[in-house]
Amino acid sequence: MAGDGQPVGMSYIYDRPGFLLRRCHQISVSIFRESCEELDLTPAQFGVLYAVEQNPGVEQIGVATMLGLDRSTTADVVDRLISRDLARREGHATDRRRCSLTLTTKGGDVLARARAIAAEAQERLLEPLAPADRDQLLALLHKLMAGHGDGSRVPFRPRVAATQQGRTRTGKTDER
Amino acid sequence: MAGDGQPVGMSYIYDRPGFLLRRCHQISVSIFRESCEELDLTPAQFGVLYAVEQNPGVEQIGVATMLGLDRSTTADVVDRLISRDLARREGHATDRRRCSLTLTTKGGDVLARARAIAAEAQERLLEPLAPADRDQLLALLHKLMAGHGDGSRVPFRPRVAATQQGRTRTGKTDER
DNA sequence: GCCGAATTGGCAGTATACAGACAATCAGGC
DNA sequence: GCCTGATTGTCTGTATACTGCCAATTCGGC
Repeated sequence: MAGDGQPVGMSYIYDRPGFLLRRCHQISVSIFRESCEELDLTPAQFGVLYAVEQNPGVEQIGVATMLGLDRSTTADVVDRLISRDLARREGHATDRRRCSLTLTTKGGDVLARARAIAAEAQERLLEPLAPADRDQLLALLHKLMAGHGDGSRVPFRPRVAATQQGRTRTGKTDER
Repeated sequence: MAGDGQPVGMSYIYDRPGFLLRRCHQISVSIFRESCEELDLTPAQFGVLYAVEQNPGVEQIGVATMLGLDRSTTADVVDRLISRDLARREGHATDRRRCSLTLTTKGGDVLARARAIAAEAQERLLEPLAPADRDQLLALLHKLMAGHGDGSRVPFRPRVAATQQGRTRTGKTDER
């Protein structure tokens, strides 16, 4: 659509990838929050809960790099989780700069319930697309993301989880 | 990455469309702001400047629906543009609830310069994708967006510009 | 042991982005 | 004219999300 060559018009904006990404992200967040209303969980909080569950004792910087978030943002989200008794922040055993994060029992319960809701929200989000289109979209977004590995203060560095991010006694520096 | 079928791990998150959209949007904003550093323009400010230029005298609610923004967000962005003398807010001729927005000369100049920068930023964003992939991605995002027409307080309602939403306007397709 | 660099977490400031509530205003029905 | 409902803009509060800056701490080189 909007494949015209007209010099002006809002279609100039509507066809910009940045606009489309903003709008689709906006829709995605909106659907997630609506679906998760009973749990009062945001997408970011869900992501942090998940990352901490998969990597108990992880530090904030680890969560940040796993999710591609800034340290400040991560600290904010963690603060909110702690104030709601969903997570815990404890001093690290050997490095007093760090804090080890773990889920509380309540946090684990909320996360478990959130998974089903997240799956439903995902289905609602992708509902306008045929199965083949969905795969295609995810593949393209993946490709775009992978093509921009770095650039921010906390560059995104995917982890396969369960391996913690090194340091802590193992002597492994992880995929640095 | 993460093409496995393992039951757990961060790949669960990395393959979620919501996560991918967030990350790609984050990259898009980051690239735009970096490119636009000299003008100190954000993507939202660029969008509002553009919408006002295309629809001189438009009200805030019109800008909001054209860009799919909340009224509060729009007011914030407009405030910043006004404080930098890029836009003007004037009382509406016949409806005292409304404010007519127009660009200042400086605002028009900044927008003109921003267009070239935005084009460059867009090229950088899409650089990891082949031309065919780019078209495909835009088409899929468009489709996804179109499939979720409503739902928010200020539902997104695309305009082809120059049509304003009623009153006080003729079909003037100006400038450039 | 000491010093400088790097790391981690925190804080302030700024910018989207939304929901909820509110006042002013306008439009339609009577 | 008057009342009701809708519209517009604003304000408050909350939640991402980032940049800069800072203190505490750790680590490497000497």
